[in-house]
Amino acid sequence: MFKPDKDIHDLPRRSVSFKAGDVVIAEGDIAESVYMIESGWAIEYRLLDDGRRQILNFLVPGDHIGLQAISMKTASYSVCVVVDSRLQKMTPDSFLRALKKNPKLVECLWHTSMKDLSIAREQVVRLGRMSAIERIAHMLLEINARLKKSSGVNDNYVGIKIPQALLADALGLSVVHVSRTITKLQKLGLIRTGEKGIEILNYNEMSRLCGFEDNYLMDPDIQRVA
Amino acid sequence: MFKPDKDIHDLPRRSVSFKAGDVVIAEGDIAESVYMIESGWAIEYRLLDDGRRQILNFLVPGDHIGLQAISMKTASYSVCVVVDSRLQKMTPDSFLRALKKNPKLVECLWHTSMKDLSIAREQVVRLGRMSAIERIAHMLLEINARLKKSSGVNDNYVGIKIPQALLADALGLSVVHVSRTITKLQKLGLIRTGEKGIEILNYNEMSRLCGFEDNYLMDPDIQRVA
DNA sequence: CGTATTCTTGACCGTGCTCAAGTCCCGTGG
DNA sequence: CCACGGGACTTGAGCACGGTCAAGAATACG
Repeated sequence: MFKPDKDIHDLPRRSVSFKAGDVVIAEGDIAESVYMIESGWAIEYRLLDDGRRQILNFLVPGDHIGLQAISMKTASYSVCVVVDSRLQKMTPDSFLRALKKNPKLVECLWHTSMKDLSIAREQVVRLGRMSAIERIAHMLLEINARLKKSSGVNDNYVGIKIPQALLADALGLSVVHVSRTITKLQKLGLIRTGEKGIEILNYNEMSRLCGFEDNYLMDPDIQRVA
Repeated sequence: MFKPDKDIHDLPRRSVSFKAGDVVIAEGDIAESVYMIESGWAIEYRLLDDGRRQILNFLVPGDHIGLQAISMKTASYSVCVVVDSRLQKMTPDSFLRALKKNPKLVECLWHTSMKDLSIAREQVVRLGRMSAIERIAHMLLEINARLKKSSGVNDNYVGIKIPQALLADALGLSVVHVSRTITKLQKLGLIRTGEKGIEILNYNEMSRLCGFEDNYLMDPDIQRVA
């Protein structure tokens, strides 16, 4: 089977370090480089005038940063790494040159964007029609699924330590309520929080609780267009 | 300037009629045709097991239906037309043939998808961090902006009659609360509801209320990659 | 060892939900 | 032409989910 990311991975790039909290792309920036996360993790977010923050997505190793900025004139949201991270940077020049030379690369980017779109839409469902406990369970299951794909390790463990303030801003909740709800999930025996992440103790019960199905994370059907 | 949709518009297609309420694509369907709305309008939505519905997006003339199904194996959401509508249908065969023959078309699709992604992300911000009145104001301004672009008519009028139940399911609110909030917007002198749509009486004040900026609806910067 | 950050817990409050009744409008059939 | 019925909207009353404020515990860090 055709490997979707193959062409993207052939691009010229170099590894760059970012410190926890560093902003990689800020809202309003004109398109700069495109990155791929090698290690660490990041968030995409938007800030409202009065300081409210909405996290749009968590980015884990293998995910791309700044793809949209290639297509739109300016970035409509910011991206920052949450922990010390290593990113693979593709310079805009080499990136655009490669795009022109290799039409298949554009196809690749399209598929990557489609997956992002699926993820964004699932986030809409979470925020619009799920209760607090469902939102948190669903989010944890999504991150677990995406980490599994990127690492290849098939456990029921969310191996990144996500501050509750970030979960709150991602899920449209207050920090206090996130704390209470996570406690509730623990008392239900569904998860266990630890030093380095969260363990999912009862995957089936957890999925049932929030109606989680991972098909929206499915790899694009490359063969259709390739 | 390069017209983004030019190539898409050159595809072979035929006009098809749908009656109000007809489902064009159902969740779980394997990719069928791709459509473009000629007249009328539609919604993209997901249903949860217990009947809750989340509307992901409103689709107006010029918007595409089923693009994502080309890339993913099955549709992860449904689309139905809300009023009697006319859609331009591209058969999957001719569509895929055209895709293979014309690499630029894929580029076009990518940009279209990027705009969808922008819209989905703005929907996330609405649901996650805006109050009921902000959500409604913001949604109305977005639809107004998109209708302006597709029709070319530059007025402050939302010329489609959106049932409040749909606004509720789009904005994560109850029908009752949508009713109350629209009443409030009218009492504030910001909008006026009518037979065939909603008039925006005070565009500036309305934008200020919800922090609406239309830059996320900006056309993709095609020249960058073309 | 002191300070800052994150998490927890309690008490109270408010936005928005639910339930319910009533109005308005329009299409349909008697 | 009017009676009926259904759908969309409105309005009121009470309630609940989740927010806010505040204080304290636990943890990390310089």
